[in-house]
Amino acid sequence: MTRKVSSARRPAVMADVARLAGVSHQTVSRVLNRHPSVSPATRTRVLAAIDELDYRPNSAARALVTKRSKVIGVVSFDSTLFGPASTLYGIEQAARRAGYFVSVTSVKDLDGDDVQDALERLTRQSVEGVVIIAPQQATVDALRDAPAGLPLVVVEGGDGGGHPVVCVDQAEGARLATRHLLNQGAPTVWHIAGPADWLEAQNRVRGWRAELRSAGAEEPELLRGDWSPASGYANGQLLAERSDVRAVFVANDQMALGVLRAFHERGVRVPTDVLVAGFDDIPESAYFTPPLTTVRQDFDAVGRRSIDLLLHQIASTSDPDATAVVPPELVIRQSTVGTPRNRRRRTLD
Amino acid sequence: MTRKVSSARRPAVMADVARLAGVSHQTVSRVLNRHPSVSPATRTRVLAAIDELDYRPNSAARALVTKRSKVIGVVSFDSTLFGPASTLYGIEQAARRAGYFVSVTSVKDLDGDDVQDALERLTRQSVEGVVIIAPQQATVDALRDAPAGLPLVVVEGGDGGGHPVVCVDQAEGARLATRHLLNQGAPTVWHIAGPADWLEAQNRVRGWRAELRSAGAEEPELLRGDWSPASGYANGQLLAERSDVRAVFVANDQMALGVLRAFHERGVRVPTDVLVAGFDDIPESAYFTPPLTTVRQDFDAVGRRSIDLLLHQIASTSDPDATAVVPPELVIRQSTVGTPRNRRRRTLD
DNA sequence: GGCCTAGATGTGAGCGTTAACATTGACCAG
DNA sequence: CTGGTCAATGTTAACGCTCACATCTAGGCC
Repeated sequence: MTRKVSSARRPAVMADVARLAGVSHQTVSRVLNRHPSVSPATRTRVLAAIDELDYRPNSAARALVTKRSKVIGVVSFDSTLFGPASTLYGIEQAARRAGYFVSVTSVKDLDGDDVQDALERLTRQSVEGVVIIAPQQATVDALRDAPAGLPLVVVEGGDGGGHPVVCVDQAEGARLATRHLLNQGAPTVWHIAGPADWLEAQNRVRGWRAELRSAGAEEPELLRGDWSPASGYANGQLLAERSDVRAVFVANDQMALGVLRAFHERGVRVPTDVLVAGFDDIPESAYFTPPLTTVRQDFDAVGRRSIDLLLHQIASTSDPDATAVVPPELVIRQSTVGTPRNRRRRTLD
Repeated sequence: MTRKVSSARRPAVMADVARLAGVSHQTVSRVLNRHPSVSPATRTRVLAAIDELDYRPNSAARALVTKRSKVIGVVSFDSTLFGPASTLYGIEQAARRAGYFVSVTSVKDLDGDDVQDALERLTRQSVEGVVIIAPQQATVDALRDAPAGLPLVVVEGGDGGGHPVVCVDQAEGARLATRHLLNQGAPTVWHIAGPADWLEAQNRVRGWRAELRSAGAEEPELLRGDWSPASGYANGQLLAERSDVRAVFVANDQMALGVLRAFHERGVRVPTDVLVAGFDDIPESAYFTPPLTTVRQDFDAVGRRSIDLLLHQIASTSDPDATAVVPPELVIRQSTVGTPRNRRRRTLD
């Protein structure tokens, strides 16, 4: 393990190693690529030379000749949000295990041009494939004219626009939450949805509707937010006014936080007066006032499955049009314990 | 703009473009690299051919000959946290503007081996430089035997171990928060610090101490957390027991959330009984109960400055040993408005 | 009109690796 | 003992690009 403090000399190349080990450069290459027919003695000698010279294979040269860059691209958007950030993390872990590097590029706008541009950039970089986090329909649409022949996997992307999709079963998560609220004794469940153009928001609405219907519960007016605590707060203020609200299923934890705050300010007690459930299980949720019941998404699994599908696609040119669905999990906390009692001041009866 | 639907043929190379445009490959290269001495007519013809063939330069071939990969590496850790995620985002934006790609790799463990391994991997990938988010001293130490000659910028890395550093002025942020609490009338300020091995935690403690000293306030016992809401909660419970606590400066917003929750449960009112300030300004902070006064860090600027420093280092081999300090900003919200009144039950007077 | 200059273009040689195809022995069966 | 097989190694030719240099115009000037 003698690591020469790299002198000011140019980095060693394969030929240098070959010379030092007294073999041909091809033999060095064989050692590097674990080719079977290299004698143990030679292998040892080569490895020693590699170590001695602190040799590192040149990835560009290798990529040039093999036409495999060992890089996959990830197109994300505002990766500051918990979901995308976690997914990116999962993807990176899985890619590394498979011996791939990850080149990220974030887009500001999820529709059209930015996405096209990102794909174009990654293609130029010769990525072997791309995972795109496409939570809006517009993003998926932009994929229709993606560079042909580029292996592509879409995360949370509806029908995927003809590409394999990996997603958490949003509708199922919504059903879990809604059912839980109904089971706690709520006559019906209100829903504060995410933006209409978000696929996740759409599917959560679907699941909520389906569960209400199959429980024979009346469907209240749908409320809309934009994922932000602010919008949850605004909608929470509206709900606080209504004495007939006993349970609210909020499309994400951040909005739920706003709702909790609005309720708190208006003196609406959670869970005594109203039950509240969220979606995502961000790290903070367990410490909201009260701790929030929510639906956990296994982003790690999403990342893993994405890479699985992508590598499969890279290996066999066939496009399996596969879809991987990751099941969600309901996490029950204090915000939904107990049956919601009547509100202190009922204005409508 | 005729984009040939890439037939099943192999992708076009420079020679194909040259042939179609009736020029030499070198002229195509000149057009691509904006070399001045190409006649407008030729340039047009070449561009048309490029478009016609849907030609994309092969980055590996280019990298092989120029020895410049146009890729920079980023070593992050648990990039799910708000700070690292935001910094990564800022870095990516800035890198893209400079025409660079970003290859991320997250490490689980911030000390030693994992970091070494990450740097090794990135080096093998021939990145031109690396930005490492190194919030612990151990991470910085691991940098001492980083591959020599690899341009490196350390984010939040103390002295940087001999490398340029970009950081937010943590101590100043802590002073701002502490001073604000004192100005609101608190006799002194308690502090719940982050883990002792985190540089940011250390510097926030320093700033807090310095400000207390210069205000002549007595320094209370230091409390320790681990950044999690849980640890904030635990420390909050301790503080709730003490009637002499009037103001708490918590080292991050997540712990502050736990503190708020503990206070709420014990009937300690914020800000009526105790003032609470956090650090980070995560998106949720404005919607805590009550909205949290906190110190905002401009992660975008951190990302930008990192890339600046890194590119500078790549360009001129000289290591400027520069340090970029990004100023923090105090964001005042309800959790610290008004003078903390006496606690309901004062035991000590 | 010849010569010099500079702009516009072409030619050839690598960059460092892997793939494909030799080549060399050693060993074994007939 | 001779031909064949196979393991271990070497040789040569790409891969697709840029760099350094060569070449060829067309002007400008004495």
